Amino acid sequence: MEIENDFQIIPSYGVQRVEDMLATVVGAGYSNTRARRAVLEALCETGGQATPNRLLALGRAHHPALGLVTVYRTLDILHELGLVRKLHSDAGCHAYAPTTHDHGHHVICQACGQAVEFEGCDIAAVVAAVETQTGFRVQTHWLEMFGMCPKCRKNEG
Amino acid sequence: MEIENDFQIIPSYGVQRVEDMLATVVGAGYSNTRARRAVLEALCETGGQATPNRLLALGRAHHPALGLVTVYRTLDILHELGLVRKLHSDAGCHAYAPTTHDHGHHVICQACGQAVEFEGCDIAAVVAAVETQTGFRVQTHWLEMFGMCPKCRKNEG
DNA sequence: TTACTTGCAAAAACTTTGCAGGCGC
DNA sequence: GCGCCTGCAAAGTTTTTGCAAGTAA
Repeated sequence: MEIENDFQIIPSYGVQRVEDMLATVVGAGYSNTRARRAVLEALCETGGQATPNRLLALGRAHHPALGLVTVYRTLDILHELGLVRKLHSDAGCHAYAPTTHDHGHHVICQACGQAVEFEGCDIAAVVAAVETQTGFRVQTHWLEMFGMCPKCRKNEG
Repeated sequence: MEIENDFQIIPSYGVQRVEDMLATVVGAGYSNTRARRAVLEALCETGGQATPNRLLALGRAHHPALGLVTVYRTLDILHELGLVRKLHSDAGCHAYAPTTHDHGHHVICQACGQAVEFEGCDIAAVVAAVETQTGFRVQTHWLEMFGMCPKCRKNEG
C-alpha cells in the first residue's frame, strides 16, 4: 500500500485521496473543474484539517487564480456529499476535515493541529444515562477529542 | 426547593442563579455593575443557551443602555471563570450556556433549543480505543448530544 | 478619587450574494 | 454552443479594538 503523505499515521486511517473524492463529486453531477481539483488537493495536503483561508493558500499552488469564494462553495458541496466535516473547538470553528468513515469523529493534536478520524464511538451507555437523567430523547451526538499526536509526542521527548 | 423558571426540568440540573454567578464574579475581583447583572439575568432567562445578540435583547429589559460589546466582554469573564460554556452545532457556534457541573456537557433540544447540562460522561473505554487506534494521547474531549426535550416530545404527542 | 467599566464608533474577520465572463462537456 | 462554474466586488454577519465618558468602591 502506498503512503500518501507525512500525516498518515495509520494507513487505513489516512487522508482520502483526491481521485476518490473527485469521483464522488462528479458522480453527483458536478463538473470536474480546475478550481475544484485544487481545493481537493489542498484538502489532502493539510494534515487533516484546514480553514477556508488555508485551503485558498494551499490551493493556489495548484491553481493560482483560485478565489476564496470558490473554496467556500466547494466546501459546501463536499459537506453536502459527506466528504468533509466541520471541526469545532474553543479556539474557533472555521476548520474542515476530510471524512474517512461513515460515523466519524475526530481526534485533534493540540500541538500541530493534525486531525484524524476514528471509528467505533460506542457511547450507548452514556446516551442511556443522559436520557434517564434529563428526560431528553437523544437522536444524535457529536464528539471530539484533543491530545497529542504520535509525532508531536516524540518531538517533546 | 424553589423552582426558578419554566426551563428547569429536573431541579438539580436547573439554571444557575444570578446571585451565585455574581458572587463568583465579584469574588474574582470584578465589580458588581448594572451591565453585568443584566447579562447574568438574561443568561438565566434563556432556557439554557443564547447568542450574544439574544442576550443583548433580553438584557436590555433590565438595563436599556446595555451594549453588545459589554455582552461579549462579560461572556469572556464568565468563560474565564468557568460559568459559561460555548455550544457548537452545524447550525452555528455562537451560543453560550450557563455551567452547572464541573465536568459538563450539554444535551440540546432540536425543537426548542433548550440546553441542559448532564454529568457523568464516562467514555474512558472510547478514549482508550481511540488511543490504541490512532497513537494519539488524549488529554481532553468534548461531547454534545442533540435530541428532544420532555416538553417538546409531549407537544408532538 | 482612582481605577475599573461602559457604550459608541470603527475596524477586523468571516461568510454570503450578485453578476459578467470563462470553462467543462 | 449551452449551461454550469468562477472570481471579483460588494454586502452581510459576527467579533474585536480604541477611546472618552461614566460608575463602583
